[in-house]
Amino acid sequence: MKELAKSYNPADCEEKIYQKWEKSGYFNPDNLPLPENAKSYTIILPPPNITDKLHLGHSSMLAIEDLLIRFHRMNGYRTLWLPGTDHAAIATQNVVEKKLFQEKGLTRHDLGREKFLQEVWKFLEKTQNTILKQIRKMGASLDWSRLAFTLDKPRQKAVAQMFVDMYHQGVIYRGERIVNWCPRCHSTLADDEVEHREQKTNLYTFRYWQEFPIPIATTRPETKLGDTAVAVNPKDKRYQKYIGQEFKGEFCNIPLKIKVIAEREVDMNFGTGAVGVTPAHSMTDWKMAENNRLEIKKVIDEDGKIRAGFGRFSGLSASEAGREVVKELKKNGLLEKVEEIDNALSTCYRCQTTIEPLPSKQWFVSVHKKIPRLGNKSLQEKALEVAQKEEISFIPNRFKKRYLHWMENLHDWCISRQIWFGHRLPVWYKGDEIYVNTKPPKDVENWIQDPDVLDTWFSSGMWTFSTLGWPDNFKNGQKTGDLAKFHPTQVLETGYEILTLWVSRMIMMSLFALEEIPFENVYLHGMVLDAQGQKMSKSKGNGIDPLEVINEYGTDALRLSLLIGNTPGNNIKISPEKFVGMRNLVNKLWNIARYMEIKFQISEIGNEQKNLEQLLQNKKLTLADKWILQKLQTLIISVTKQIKNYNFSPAGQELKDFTWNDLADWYLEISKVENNLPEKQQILHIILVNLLKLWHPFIPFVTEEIQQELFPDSGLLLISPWPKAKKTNLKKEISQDFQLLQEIVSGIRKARTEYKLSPQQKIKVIIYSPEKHSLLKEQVNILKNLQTGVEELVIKSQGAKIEQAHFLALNGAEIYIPLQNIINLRKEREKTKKEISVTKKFIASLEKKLKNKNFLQKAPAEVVNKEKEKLAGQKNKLKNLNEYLEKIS
RNA sequence: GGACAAUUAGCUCAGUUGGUUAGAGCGCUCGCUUGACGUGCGAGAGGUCACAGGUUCAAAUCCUGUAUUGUCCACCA
Repeated sequence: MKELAKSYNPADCEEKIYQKWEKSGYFNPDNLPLPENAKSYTIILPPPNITDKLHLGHSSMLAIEDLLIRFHRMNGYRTLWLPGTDHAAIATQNVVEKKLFQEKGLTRHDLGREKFLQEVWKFLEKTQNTILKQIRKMGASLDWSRLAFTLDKPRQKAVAQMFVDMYHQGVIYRGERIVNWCPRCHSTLADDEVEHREQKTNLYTFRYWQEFPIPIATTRPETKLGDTAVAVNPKDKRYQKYIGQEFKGEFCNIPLKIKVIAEREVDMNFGTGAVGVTPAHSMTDWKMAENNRLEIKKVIDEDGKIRAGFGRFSGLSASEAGREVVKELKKNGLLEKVEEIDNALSTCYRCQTTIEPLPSKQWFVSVHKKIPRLGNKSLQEKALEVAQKEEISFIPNRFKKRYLHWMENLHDWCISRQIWFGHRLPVWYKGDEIYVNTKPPKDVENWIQDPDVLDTWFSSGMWTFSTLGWPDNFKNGQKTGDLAKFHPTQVLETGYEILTLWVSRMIMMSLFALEEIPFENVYLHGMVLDAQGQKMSKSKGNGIDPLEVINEYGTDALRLSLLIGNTPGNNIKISPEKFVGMRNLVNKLWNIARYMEIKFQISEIGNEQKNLEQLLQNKKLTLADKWILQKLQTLIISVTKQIKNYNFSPAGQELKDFTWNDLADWYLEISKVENNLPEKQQILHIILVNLLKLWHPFIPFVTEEIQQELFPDSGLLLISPWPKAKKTNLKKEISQDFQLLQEIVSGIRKARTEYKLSPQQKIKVIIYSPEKHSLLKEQVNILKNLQTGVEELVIKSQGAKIEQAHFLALNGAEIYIPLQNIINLRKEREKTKKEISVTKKFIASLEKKLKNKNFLQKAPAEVVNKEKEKLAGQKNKLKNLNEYLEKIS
């Protein structure tokens, strides 16, 4: 006889079990023993940054995705979960730059492009595998044979191809725009990479020069050196007369030419109601300049300094220049007012440096360009369409709204980045000539390649299909190989914070390249927060390291902590106490198996299939036996349904309730006092085999370990078929009868506690039951032995009065214990009956009213209709009530 | 400013189309050194479901408003 260890020790078996899975080859869908026509189920892992270490956010993502993957693998899908990592251009370059500066005091410019990139790759060699190893520790059943990296050879090929295709179809273009420029990163940032921070700032009200008729207000005096216009609201009576006029003068000794223009956007009530227009250094001003064909005068350069040609200001940093301009204004008596206002400062999401809006030549993906291949629709239109038509659905659904809102207001996407690490643009210049191709021009020595690299989201936007062999697996509009097998994928599971950043791009890129959606469902998870609801961060010191949790409590406990109590789209707060609870639950399951083995030797049944129907014919089955088998069937149905609906938390909760409450606390306790051992052995075998499967997607390690220890011949749980509920001819009353039994046992225990009876003291119990519960008589044995101390049990049903019926008389003395279930059921029935009679009366009165000719003729049609609706509603309600009454009777 | 959430026991949260007595875990109190598990077992205390209206026979659940908190988006010189 085998004996499992006294408690479950995750450290002993997790490594071993994972290796066993990996060696089996079943992480790879090609190796799954499936019929040719098996449906595929694919999730592409959102690639973590290579410089990342596993944090709870990853753990949560992995737990959810692995649950889905294991569930579908067991359900007979050709299941692929494809792993990969992201090169995260700017982020990675930043890390290496910082390191370089700290260790050697060098900047990337000191090294030059080539040497710097060598440094980056050296660094990556070291960090690259850390995250992948840690992902394995989570038990993630990823197909490692398909591992991809957003900057490896196949992805470079795909990205270049995509760029070239988009360029030739006019979707990618080069243009000058105001971009969000980070003077420190020396790179542009996409709109959504800019962070806004609330701050107090000075608003200066002044005139350019004494004679200038319109005072203006600004928070950035230094940019006023580049003003070429003043915009006022066309309705503004103060300034109407100046519209169209041009003024010349000197502002801080710099000559300015200012035209007064009308713009409806201008808020008459803010500042002076007039805006100094600086086309080169403000997004909105740039647009005004375009509308009014204004001159564009650049003031600030790429380093955030004032350009040449601005007298003594040239060479100063923007903020220094700002102070100098204010001084100058004060000196000349031009400053009219300084006030403090709330302002949103734009900063770089990576380094928090203040953003400078600058005009520069950049590459863009047009979201508005009509594409003949896509039915002459733009990427924006197509991406909206697939969500509106629900080809792609969002979980939870409210994110659909957010997605649509974002897509409707989408601007062209700036994809060039002035950094060195990343996908280099496949673009070469010779004078004014531009050459765009996947391969360099033949006379490459005469050309200069664009120094920029692509936005990291460009390559990750292609992730669902670049990982499946695009473009090689896509010829003449036909998918082949992996692409045909696994695209579109079924679920994209990711954080809601990158819905816009990533999800929207993936949709557009896939629509462009394949003319199909990248995924059918988008499941969005929230952030993992600490117990106080704070984001976990190193600086706050409130971070929980998942690896430490794994060491202390085991991976299964960590996974459960992240699955139970976690609902789609909402943040989850987590604290160490939760890990303890989940560790205990895992251990409980372990001990249930241990008990079944020690007491019932269920492993000796081996993998012999037990026929449930035959078993149910067996007359030796007790009420408890039937009850637990019935419970198991409903559990299977419910858990399956919940997982299909992405309700992982309730599914886990139900499993827990069954395992701990129904099985351990009731059935196993009863099994100690009932003596139909062969039947019990078979039942427990059925239950354990099914329970291990149901639990497996949640807690793969402990379930697999139990399986391997007790049923080594049954193969891996990893690919065991998911349980199917079987129809049984078990009667509905079973659960009610059993509930009554539970109620009585609880009642007795309660009474013992209340009257402080010692455990040794035996009692006599008399039950007055108004219902016929002949079954109870068969349960006397249970009641006597279930640690209730019952020595004698009398059941009076015939002739028992209602008033007495709900009480237990204890020990001859008049000690009453209400049997709540019976009382409440009765009350509920009476209440419902009353409601039914009220409703019937109401219906009768309505019908009477509606037959009344006076009413029909004189009352307005609306009122009559309303009454008719009411009647229909009441009739419906009556039906519901009747059904309900039947249910509780 | 706009949008979307959230507000239920001391804490963390369930509560799926309005319908049993609003549930669970942790914590707390009391009792069990019961041969699977003390990582356990039993019993218990603790909630006017943020507030104010409304719809309904019936509201934690639907509607309106208010307050507080959070997130995202936009952005003003």
